[in-house]
Amino acid sequence: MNGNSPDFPARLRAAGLRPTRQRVALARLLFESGHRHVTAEGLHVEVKATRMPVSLATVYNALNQFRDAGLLREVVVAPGRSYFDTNIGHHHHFFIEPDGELHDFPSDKVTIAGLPTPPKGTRLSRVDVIVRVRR
Amino acid sequence: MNGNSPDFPARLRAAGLRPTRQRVALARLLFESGHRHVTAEGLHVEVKATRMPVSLATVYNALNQFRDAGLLREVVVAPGRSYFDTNIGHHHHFFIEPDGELHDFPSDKVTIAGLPTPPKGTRLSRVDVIVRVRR
DNA sequence: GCAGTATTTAGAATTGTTCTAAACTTCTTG
DNA sequence: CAAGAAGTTTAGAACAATTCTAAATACTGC
Repeated sequence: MNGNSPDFPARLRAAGLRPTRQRVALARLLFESGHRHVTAEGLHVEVKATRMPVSLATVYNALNQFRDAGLLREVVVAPGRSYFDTNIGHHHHFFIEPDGELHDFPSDKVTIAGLPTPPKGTRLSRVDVIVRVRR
Repeated sequence: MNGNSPDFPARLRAAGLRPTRQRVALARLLFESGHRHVTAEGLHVEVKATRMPVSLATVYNALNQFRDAGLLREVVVAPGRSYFDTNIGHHHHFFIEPDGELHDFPSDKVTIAGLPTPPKGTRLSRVDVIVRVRR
């Protein structure tokens, strides 16, 4: 469906991570169905409901490792809370202010012109566009 | 220089805030010289070096009130740390990843085309563009 | 299977921020 | 300009999100 093999142990190994039971359980929750935005707390609640519960520390570890391995992208939209996005393709975000909901939109149609060149001695890493909306 | 009156008590009153000694001291640090990006901790260190030190709680209170009053803008770039920007005009940000430095750039020249329309029932609040760069 | 290394865990520690209740300013109004 | 009312400040406790610690456990290659 999403072009990713459902063989999570293999996917983890390919990313340089040992396919432990906990990491496989988390990967399943994250990547099995379409794209998702999760917080550590939220994912921990989900995985606790599973036959294979995982400690909160491990959820944090796994999210950070998945991000470092390029399997996830971290999105910072609100102070004091990190979202992890399973969509690692080019795209931007809607952030619905009052309730903290986050939605992707593709960057295909979006063009940004006139950006200044990066300060001397730095090179571009990524351009984040966050469209904040209110009800 | 920046078009703002240096009469901080009056400016605070105009924003609906009592010009207490502490708020005036903070306003002076924030608005007296050009635009700045500060964190609560950083501003607290600065004001402690003053003849009129202010508690950390008051720094947090003041930053939140100044933001609510439209004197400051909060910028969310990194998890677990809030920056406040004294530049409230239209502009975007460079974020230098390793060291957490933040720089403004004007939005005059920047054009963003092809943004999708906000989800039904919401209206646009603001578009943040963060250009992340690495050394 | 066995060693050897990586990972998990519960709980403590850390960090950034907000809350609390008492003391102190500022404002209003006479 | 005194007095009361209302808003602020403060130190310290409380809180929330995240990271660390050290001991127990699971994966891996041989």
